[in-house]
Amino acid sequence: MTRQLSARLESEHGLTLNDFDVLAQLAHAEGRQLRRVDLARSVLLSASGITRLLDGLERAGWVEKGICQSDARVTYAVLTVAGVEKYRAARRSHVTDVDALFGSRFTEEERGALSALLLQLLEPGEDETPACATELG
Amino acid sequence: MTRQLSARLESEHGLTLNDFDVLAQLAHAEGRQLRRVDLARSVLLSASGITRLLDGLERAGWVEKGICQSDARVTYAVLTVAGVEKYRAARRSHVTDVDALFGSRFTEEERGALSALLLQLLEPGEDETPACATELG
DNA sequence: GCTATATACTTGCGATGTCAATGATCGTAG
DNA sequence: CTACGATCATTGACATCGCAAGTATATAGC
Repeated sequence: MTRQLSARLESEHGLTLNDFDVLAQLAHAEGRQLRRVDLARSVLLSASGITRLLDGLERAGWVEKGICQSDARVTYAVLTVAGVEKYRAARRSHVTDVDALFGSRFTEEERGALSALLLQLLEPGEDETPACATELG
Repeated sequence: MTRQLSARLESEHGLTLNDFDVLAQLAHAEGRQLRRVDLARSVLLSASGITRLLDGLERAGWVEKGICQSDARVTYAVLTVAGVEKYRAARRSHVTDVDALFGSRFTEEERGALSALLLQLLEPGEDETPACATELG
């Protein structure tokens, strides 16, 4: 299903699933910008992965770099006007595709239950660190 | 979480998550062997992905090729004795790791509910083709 | 003020996945 | 029995991702 959604997004809008995810995160963020580290965490990519992904989005003109006044180490990823447009266009067809795959398989109630269960995976583990940073053993 | 489990399996046993998945499928298969196409489908990989993955397992001596009497096109992937041993060893620590990540987040009942919901994704879609082959739109 | 440690980001490299093209074999229709 | 389309497997070209290492900046301790 991931491959299908990815192929669709790719052929219709020239975006990978991760590209779209990043655009979505930025579109909903305060000031349409996010630190690259935070972005990496929220789309489950490594720091280097974000650098390369944003390279592409910057070349396309959908994202640009922004500096941070208080900390010269950080660079913001900022959604451009063109980026907002791109996101809106891609979002329309993408939610349709997701609905076609998930909507037909689950009732409204089941979707709610599944969502709640999966959300538990994002909660901090027993050692109080975020799930994606939890050490095993 | 995928990265964690993968890293663990890699460092402890020299296996990727897909390697382990293939070993598991073969270990539970009739005669410890499977056609490469079927194997590809069950671990959600492409045909070429399976070829390259099995190359590695064959070099390690855990899997070997088997011919098919009735159809010369197909090659079986057969688990060797060493492969069975490898699987048993890896399985022990892997289920422990999975338990550590999922067990602490869900109750017995929640695990059952989550499992049932996710299983629905594998069922045939409305057009009667398997989920992973369903065409969108 | 200076050194030590931590964090943000980038880059080189290796591993792994997909796609497209190819070769071999099978089933079947004429 | 031959030709054609479908299926199984492999290979090469290409893209993506993560880790490790390197650079720059920030923060804390002396």
